Amino acid sequence: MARAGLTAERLTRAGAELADEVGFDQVTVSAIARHFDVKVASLYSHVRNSHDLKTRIALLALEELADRCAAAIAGRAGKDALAAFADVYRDYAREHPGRYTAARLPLDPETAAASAGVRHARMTRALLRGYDLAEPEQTHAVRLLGSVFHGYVSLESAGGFSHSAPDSQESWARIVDALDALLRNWPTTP
Amino acid sequence: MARAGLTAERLTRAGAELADEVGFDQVTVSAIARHFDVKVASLYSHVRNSHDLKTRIALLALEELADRCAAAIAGRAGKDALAAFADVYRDYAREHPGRYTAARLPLDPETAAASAGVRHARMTRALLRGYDLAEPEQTHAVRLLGSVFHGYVSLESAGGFSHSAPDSQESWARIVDALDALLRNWPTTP
DNA sequence: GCATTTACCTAACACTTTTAGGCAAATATC
DNA sequence: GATATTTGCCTAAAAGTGTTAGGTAAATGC
Repeated sequence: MARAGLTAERLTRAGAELADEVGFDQVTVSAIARHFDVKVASLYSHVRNSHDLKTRIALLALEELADRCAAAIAGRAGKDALAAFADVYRDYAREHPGRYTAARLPLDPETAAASAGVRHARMTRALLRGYDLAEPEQTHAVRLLGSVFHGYVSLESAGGFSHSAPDSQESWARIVDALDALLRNWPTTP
Repeated sequence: MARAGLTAERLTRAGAELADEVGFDQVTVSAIARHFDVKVASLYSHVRNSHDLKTRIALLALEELADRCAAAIAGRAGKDALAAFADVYRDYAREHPGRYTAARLPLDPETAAASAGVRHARMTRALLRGYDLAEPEQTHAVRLLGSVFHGYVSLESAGGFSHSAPDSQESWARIVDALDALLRNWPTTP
C-alpha cells in the first residue's frame, strides 16, 4: 500500500488551508485525515494531538503575519509605516480568516516565547520610533495599536461593519489617520 | 420519577455559568445535562440544538452587558462617560470571561438585529454626543471605540498584557485618556 | 539480501450531537 | 375526584470526533 508522505508540516499546511476555507474551529484531525485519504489514527505519528495541530497552525500564521509586517515596514517610517503595518493585519485577516483566527489561539508561555509573537512586539515598538514616546507611554501606545488592529479586524470579519455606511475601507483609513494624529499628540498625564 | 424542571432559560443560565468557569467552547449540551443530572436528549425539548443553546448564551451576555453600559453612562458625559463605558467592558470581560466570549459569537442577521447589539450601537453613539463629531466621522469614531474596547479586552484575557510592566490597569487608564484626547481633537481629512 | 526503522493500518473506547419513539408526571376537563 | 391530554424526561441508536495500543508492510541502512 503506497504511503501518503505525511509530515507535521504538510498536516499543518493542509490545516491552515482548511481553516481559511471552513473556519479554524472546523479544523479537525478527522477532516485532515480525509483530505489526505488516510485513517485518522495515522496522523498521531506526526502530531501529538488535536491541540498540537492547532498550535502548529497558529505558529505558522504568526510567522506569515510577522514576515509580511517586516516587509511592510522596511524602509518606511512615521505614518507610512503605521498605515502599511495596519494594512498587513487587515489584509491578512481578509485573505486568510482561518489563519488569522488561529494566530489568536492562546499559547502556553514557553510556546508563545518561542513564537513569532515576539517579532510582532519588536516591530510594533519599531513602528513607534517615528513618534516621540518615552516609557511607559510607549508601552501603552503599543497596547493601543495592538488592540485597535486586532479589534477592528476581528469585528470586521465577524461582519460588524458590513451592510452599513460608510464603507469599512473608509473607516479603516480614517482610523489610521486618527491614530497617527494621536501618536503625534500623545496626551501628557493630567 | 421527579422532574428536573428544565427551561430554556435555566439551561441558558447554567450554560453561562459553565462558560465562565471552563470557557465558552467547553459549554456542551452534555455538560449541561450532567449539571442538571438529566439525560442529554432531554435538553432537546427546550433547545433546538447546540448552536441554539450557544446563541441564547450570547444573547444573555449581550443583554447583561448592555444593561451595565446603560447604567454606567446614565448621568455622565464626556470623558466620564467614556471611562465608565470602557470600564464596563473590561470589568465584564474579567468577571465573566465565558459570557464575554459568548457575546462575540457571530449571529445571523435577524438574530443580531433583535439582540441587545443594537442598544450597544446606540449607546456608543450617545457616548460621542459629548464630542463634536459630524457624520461620517462619528461612525468612524464609533468603530474605533468598539475596536479598542473589544481588542484590548480580548488581548488582555488571552494573557497578552500579563507578566509585563507596566500594569494592564495603568495602560487601560492611559488609553482612555488618549481616546478622550483624540475625540476632542479628531483630525480633519488631510 | 537482510535488519531495522518508520508509516500507516485495524481495533477499540470514550465522548458529543442529534433523532425517534415511549412512559409517566403534570395539567386541564368534566 | 376520575379521566383525558399534554408535556417532560426517558431509552435506544446512529453518526462523528479524539485518542491509545498494537500490528503489518513499506522504506531505509548495511
